[in-house]
Amino acid sequence: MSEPSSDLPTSNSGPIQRTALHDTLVGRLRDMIIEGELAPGSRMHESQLGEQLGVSRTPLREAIKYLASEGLVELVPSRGAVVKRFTGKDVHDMIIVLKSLEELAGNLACVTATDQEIARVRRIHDEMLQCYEAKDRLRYYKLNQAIHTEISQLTHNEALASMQALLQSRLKRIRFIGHEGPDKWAAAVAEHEEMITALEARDGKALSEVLGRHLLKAWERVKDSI
Amino acid sequence: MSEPSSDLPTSNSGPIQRTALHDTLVGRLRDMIIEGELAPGSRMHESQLGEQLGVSRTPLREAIKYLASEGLVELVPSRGAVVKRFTGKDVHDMIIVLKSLEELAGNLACVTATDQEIARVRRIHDEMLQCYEAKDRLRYYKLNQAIHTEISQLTHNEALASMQALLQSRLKRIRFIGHEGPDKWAAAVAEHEEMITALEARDGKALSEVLGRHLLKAWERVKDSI
DNA sequence: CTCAAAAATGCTGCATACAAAATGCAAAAG
DNA sequence: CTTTTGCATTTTGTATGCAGCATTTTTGAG
Repeated sequence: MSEPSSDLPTSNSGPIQRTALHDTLVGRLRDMIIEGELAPGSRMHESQLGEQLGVSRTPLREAIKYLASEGLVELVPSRGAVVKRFTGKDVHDMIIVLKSLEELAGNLACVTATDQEIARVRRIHDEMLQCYEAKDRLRYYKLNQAIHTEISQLTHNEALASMQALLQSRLKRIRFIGHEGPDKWAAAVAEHEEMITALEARDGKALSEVLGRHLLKAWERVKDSI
Repeated sequence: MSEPSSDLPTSNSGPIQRTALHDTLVGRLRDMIIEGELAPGSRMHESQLGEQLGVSRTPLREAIKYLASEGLVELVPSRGAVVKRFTGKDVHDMIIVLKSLEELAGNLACVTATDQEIARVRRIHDEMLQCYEAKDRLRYYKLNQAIHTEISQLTHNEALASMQALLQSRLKRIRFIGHEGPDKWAAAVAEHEEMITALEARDGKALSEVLGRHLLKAWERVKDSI
């Protein structure tokens, strides 16, 4: 599975990385969908999009097929691709599954993670707190996602991490809309405090519980704005 | 040359071409990988494969990108695609995740399924039993998979069903190898009996438990042959 | 004026052509 | 004898062209 490239500031020491056009296109299109630049239900015109992105139709079509497998776009025979539209039920269904996956991840991570890895999550957490203090919503949001991704990766279970990433990616567009008020934001931060505490104590049961609760609350926060 | 053999309902071999070529190609390549016709780690030569399948490189490449997103093949920059090779740990990891998903499905299905849907699973189950009696391993195997897929679909949770299908698809190739002896086969059939009983009683807890147990045993059966 | 049928337009689906990169091999240098 | 370098072949990556289908517009009859 390819990394969601534009997630965290490039803490990774980037190799010379002549990134293939394919990966770039996939990431670019994914961002355009998540940020609403490509509206749900709208057709993705190959010529037009290709000109806009400065590539020909061939690599663009390949990227679209890739995203179709990811579930972000839908392929309609003889009519090309349309941006997939998610209903409220779809979102709820995805959250239910993501909840199950993150609960599993919480349990596993407390066993499999190294101390260094936990320390790394702690650093991201602290940085996120600073963004909360500074009311830097966008960056807070990205670090928030990063923490969930990191916890899934702490399991050292590639399948679990990729599934979590896939679902989270699909839900990004939704969460991108829902802006909760200060009270709910504070509650979310408090839950994240619980998470890092449980993780550092390697209390899998507690971590699993708070992760699940966090997601259910996330649903409560966004369900009326879909 | 192997039959399409993608799923159970269609044993047709007619190239009626009602479905788009893309879908056909994806299914065809997936089968070739699952059945080992394309060995793990081997490169997928575009010209050669295209000639073999009677299509040009363009739609073939699109299908390969799709499968890459599914995780069945790996894209190496400037070197094309290779069939993904799974280690024993990979398989175990996938089974752990699949177990979690099927347990969730078992719980939900008992609430959301209609009586007709449950009856449908019962019919597949009975047919599978006949294949067991007749020692028709291949068909038994396909119906077995179909039951797990059906149970996931009974949840009416698209995200859950698709994730389950994705993981099961990746594991197909593995299970394709592991041929258990008569005793273990009988045990597996007994577990399936438990499943259908729990489902018809709408006992989510019991269904969930037996589904999880079934998968752990499946791991026990194949773990030494990887 | 309305509606239906046919032409026209635009887009997708697939194939082919071209460009860039990698691999293999052979010959020459150390 | 080993290693390196440069050429040739193979293979991937990207662009373009053509045919078919869908939708829309136009035209003709009622």
